[in-house]
Amino acid sequence: MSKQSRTLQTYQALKFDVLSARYLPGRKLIIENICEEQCVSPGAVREALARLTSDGLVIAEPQKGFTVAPVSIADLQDLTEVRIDVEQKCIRRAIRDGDIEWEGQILSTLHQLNKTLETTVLEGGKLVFCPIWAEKHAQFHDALVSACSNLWWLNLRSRLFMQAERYRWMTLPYVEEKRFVVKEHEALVAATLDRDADLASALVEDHLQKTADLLLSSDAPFDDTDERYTKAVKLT
Amino acid sequence: MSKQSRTLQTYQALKFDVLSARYLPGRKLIIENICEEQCVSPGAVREALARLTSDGLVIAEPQKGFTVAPVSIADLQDLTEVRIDVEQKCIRRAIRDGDIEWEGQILSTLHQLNKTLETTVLEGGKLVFCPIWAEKHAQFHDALVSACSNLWWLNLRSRLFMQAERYRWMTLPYVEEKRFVVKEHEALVAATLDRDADLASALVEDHLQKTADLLLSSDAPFDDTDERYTKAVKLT
DNA sequence: TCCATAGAAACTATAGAATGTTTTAGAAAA
DNA sequence: TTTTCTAAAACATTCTATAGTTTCTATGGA
Repeated sequence: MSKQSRTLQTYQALKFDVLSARYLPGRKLIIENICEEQCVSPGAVREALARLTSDGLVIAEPQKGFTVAPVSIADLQDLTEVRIDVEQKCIRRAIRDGDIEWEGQILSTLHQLNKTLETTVLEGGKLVFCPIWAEKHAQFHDALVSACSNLWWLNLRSRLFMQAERYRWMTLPYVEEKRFVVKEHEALVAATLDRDADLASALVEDHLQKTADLLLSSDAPFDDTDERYTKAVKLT
Repeated sequence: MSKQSRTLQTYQALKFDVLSARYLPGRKLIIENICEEQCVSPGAVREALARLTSDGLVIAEPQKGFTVAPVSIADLQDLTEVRIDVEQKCIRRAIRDGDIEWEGQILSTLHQLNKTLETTVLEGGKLVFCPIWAEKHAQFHDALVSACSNLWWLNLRSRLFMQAERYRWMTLPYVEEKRFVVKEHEALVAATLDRDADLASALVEDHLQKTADLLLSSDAPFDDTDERYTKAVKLT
């Protein structure tokens, strides 16, 4: 039997499916289908979907079921603007408050991230979707700001990162990686460990803006004229 | 039969109970009790609690049930700092982008808020908990920033406002209202309609910081030595 | 202090009722 | 004769309720 409850299990599975773009925006989430796919009861699925609703990943319409939350270019632009600001707030406070252990964590996660990139992702020059790399990438960025003593900034950052990850994964197969993400990460780490808040802040902005621009200029089926993406982002 | 589903009904009822401090932080939420109180089935309650979990209002521990999310002085301080920043971002963009209709909405909601205050709340000099005033107050602050074209800023603001409302209502019976909130609101509106972003921004900071300070210096049973409030705020 | 047992509550599954959606048949108009 | 609009019926899915199982907690005794 599983250690954690079936609800958490399906919640994480569904969250992964939405973030990894296995379930595209606007897709209808039939409870019965999910039941047999995850081998759980409708109750657990409903509960997982309810949590995802408050996470902003799915939309619940009473008596009409659940659908994957829509995305749009405008939403990505707004999201990027907010992310830059919040990430800067976090990194500044982390640089101010961070200790030795924090520095160690940064180097540790960076190392793991780079090693993961070398061994698994680079296939034929194009980026390939890789859950392990995605996890390492998230852990690295988490470590960078983990010394921020204000938990609410970190909370907001976490939510925004999740949403951005969704965009990244969705359009990842269509973009050619021309940047050297590794270099950007290392520069960011260098500035951070030097406690150069202004430089780190600028690098963060560069990093996030470049990522968004790359997605927007890609060949990805990411067009507001596409019927699947037209719906406006609904916020509670 | 009710128009909207029972789940939404219980979700809103529970949300109200938590925000209005009927359910104190740390309190255990027995599903069965809620069932008979709200006259609904356990399934609906579970679903509502799941949504509240992602809202950060309740904590879910597998196999151990649900409890009302804890609060603390440190959390209120962090929250206030973040709120000030986010509210400023919103008001600045609203001032930049707002149109005539937006201005009208501000005046309309301000008027309703003041009228509500006169007729209902002032009883014996002390502030009395009043759901209607709380709703009008929220609508007024919503209207102020509603012209902000970046939906993500508004989304974050909405979440932070909700959390702050919880603190305000919880400690409200214990604070004597020495400020003239009406004056502060009117000054804020004046600065906003004059499109004076810097002044409005400063007033916002003043407004929020004063509210937090008032709560922290109140006689409210709001002490980290109290066992009910000691638990750290858990962030997903 | 440790262990066992009894009780309570959460978790899961199954079944039935209410609601929304689609399809199809029929009739009227072009 | 063909097309289109309407309406009703059949289907699918969500929503709600009830029952059974597993897990946790508390109390009593060794």
